[in-house]
Amino acid sequence: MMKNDLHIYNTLTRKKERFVPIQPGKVSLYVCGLTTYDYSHIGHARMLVAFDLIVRYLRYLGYEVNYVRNITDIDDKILRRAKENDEYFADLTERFIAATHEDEASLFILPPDQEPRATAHIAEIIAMIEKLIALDYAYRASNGDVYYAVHQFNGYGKLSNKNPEELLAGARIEVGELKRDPRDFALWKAAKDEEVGWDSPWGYGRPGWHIECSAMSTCCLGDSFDIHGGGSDLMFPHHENEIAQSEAATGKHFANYWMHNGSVRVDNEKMSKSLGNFFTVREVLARYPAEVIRYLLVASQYRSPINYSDQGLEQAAASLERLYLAIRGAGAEGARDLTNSQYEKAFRKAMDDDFNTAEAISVLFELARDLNKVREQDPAQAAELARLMVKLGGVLGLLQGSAEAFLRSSSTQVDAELIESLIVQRRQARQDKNWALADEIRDKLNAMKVVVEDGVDGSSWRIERE
RNA sequence: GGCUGGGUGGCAGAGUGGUCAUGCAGCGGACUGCAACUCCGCGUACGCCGGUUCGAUUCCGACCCCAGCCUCCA
Repeated sequence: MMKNDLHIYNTLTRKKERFVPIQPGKVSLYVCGLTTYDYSHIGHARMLVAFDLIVRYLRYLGYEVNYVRNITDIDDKILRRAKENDEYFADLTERFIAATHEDEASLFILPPDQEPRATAHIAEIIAMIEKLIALDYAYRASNGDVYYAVHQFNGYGKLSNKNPEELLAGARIEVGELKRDPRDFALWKAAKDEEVGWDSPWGYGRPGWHIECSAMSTCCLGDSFDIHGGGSDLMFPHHENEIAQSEAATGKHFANYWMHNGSVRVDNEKMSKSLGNFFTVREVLARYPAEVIRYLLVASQYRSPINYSDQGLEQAAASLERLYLAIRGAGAEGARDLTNSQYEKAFRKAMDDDFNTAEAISVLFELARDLNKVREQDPAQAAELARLMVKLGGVLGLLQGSAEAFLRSSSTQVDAELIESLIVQRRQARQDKNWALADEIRDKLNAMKVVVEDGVDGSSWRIERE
C-alpha cells in the first residue's frame, strides 16, 4: 500500500476531502450504470471512463477495490421499446447488455467486479420495501403502487442541497392522487394488464428505479460503503432518493463520498437521448481509433462538462500521436522500471487532487519531450522514460497498445507490403542521391496518406491524420 | 424562481496572490538533399465593475453571461 494523500470532491459536502476508506486498504464503490434498451452513447462512455479511471488510480495506489456497477434491465422505456419491437423485454436487454460490453471493451474500460441486474435482485428489493413499510417510511396506494413517504425522512435534500419545503411547493400535482405527498416516489409499480412483473406482497408489479440501486448497493457492498458515483444528472432525484431509502431502511449512513461526473455536450447542450443530439460509441468508433475517444474523455477533469466535436477528436488524435511518436522505437519493454521519479511524483500529485487527469497528462508530455531529447545520446534512459510513459498512461487507460499499431491505424485499407517496397526503393534512390526519384516516391506515398520519416537508420512511416 | 458548477490566449484545457501549465494550430531558428519527426525560442490569456493588498486571473462583494438539475436521462 502506497502512502497516499488522495483528496476527493464530495458532492455531499461540496468540498474536497481527504479520502479515508471505511476499511483500511479497501474501497467499496457503487456506480449507477446504464438502462439497457439501446446502444450506449458518448455521454454514457464519459461516465464509464470516468469511474474506470478512478478505479485504476485507486488500484495503482494499492487499494483493493470492489467496484459495483449495476444494470437497470427493467423499466418503462425498456418495456415500451420491447413492445415496439414486438419482442420479450429480456431479449432486448440481453442484446444491448452484450453490445454495451463490447463498447466498454473497445474503450479499454475494465469490467466492474460485480455487475448486478435489477431483475436478479427482486427479492432484495421487495425485502427493502417491506422494511420501509414496516418502519412507516412507505405506504401502499389503492392501486397496488407503493410509495416512499418523503416527509418522514428528515435528511431529504441533503445531497442536492434542496429545501424540502420548496420541493413541496414546486412539485407538480399528480392527477390520480395516489400519492399522499407530491414529492413521494414509487418503490413498487403495480403492473398494468399484460406487463411483465413479479409477485409481491402488494400484488403483481415491478420495482421503481430508485429502490433498485438502494437494494443492489446494499446487497453487494453492505449498509455503508465508501463511494457512490454516477452522472451529475442523477444527483436529484435519483441519488437523493437512494439516500432516503437506504438510510431509512438501515438507520446507518449510506455512502461516505458521492462523486458525479460531468456531462458531455454537443453545441453547448447536454448530449441526451431526449434531445436526440447523441452519438453512439460505435458510430464514433467507426471514425476514430478507440484510444482517441478515450483520450478526449480523459483529457479534462471528470467533473467538468466536455464538449463533443470533430475538432476535439482531431486535437485528441494529434496529442496522442505526439505521445506515441515519442514511445515508438524507444524500447520501453526491455527497460528498467523507474520508480518514484519526479515525473511519477508529479503525476500522483495531480491525480491525488481529485483525479486531475488534465494535469496528469501534462506529465506524460513532459516525459515525451525529455525522451525525445535523450533518445539519440542515451537510448537506455529514453527506454526508461518510455516505459514510465506506458506505466503512467496505463493508469489512465492510455498508451497500452503498440505505437506502430496506433500510428499506422487507418479507416481505410492499408497495403503495408506496397508501402514497405516503396520505402526500399526510395532508400536506394536516396543512396544514389537521386533526389528527384526519392521525392517522387515520397509524393506517391503521401498520396496514399502515408507520411515518411527519414531517420539515421532507415525510414519509418505512419498514416497521416485527417 | 431555487439549487449546483462554470466563464482562462486562435482552439482545447489545468492552475496560481508576485519568473513556467500542457496539447493542437501559428510564427522564427536548429536539424534535413528537401521534407517529415525532433529540439530551441515566440505570442502583453485570465467575463464586467468595485474592494482588500506593495501586488489579483487567483481572495471578497455586486453585476452580466453559459451549462446542469428541479420531469425520464450517465
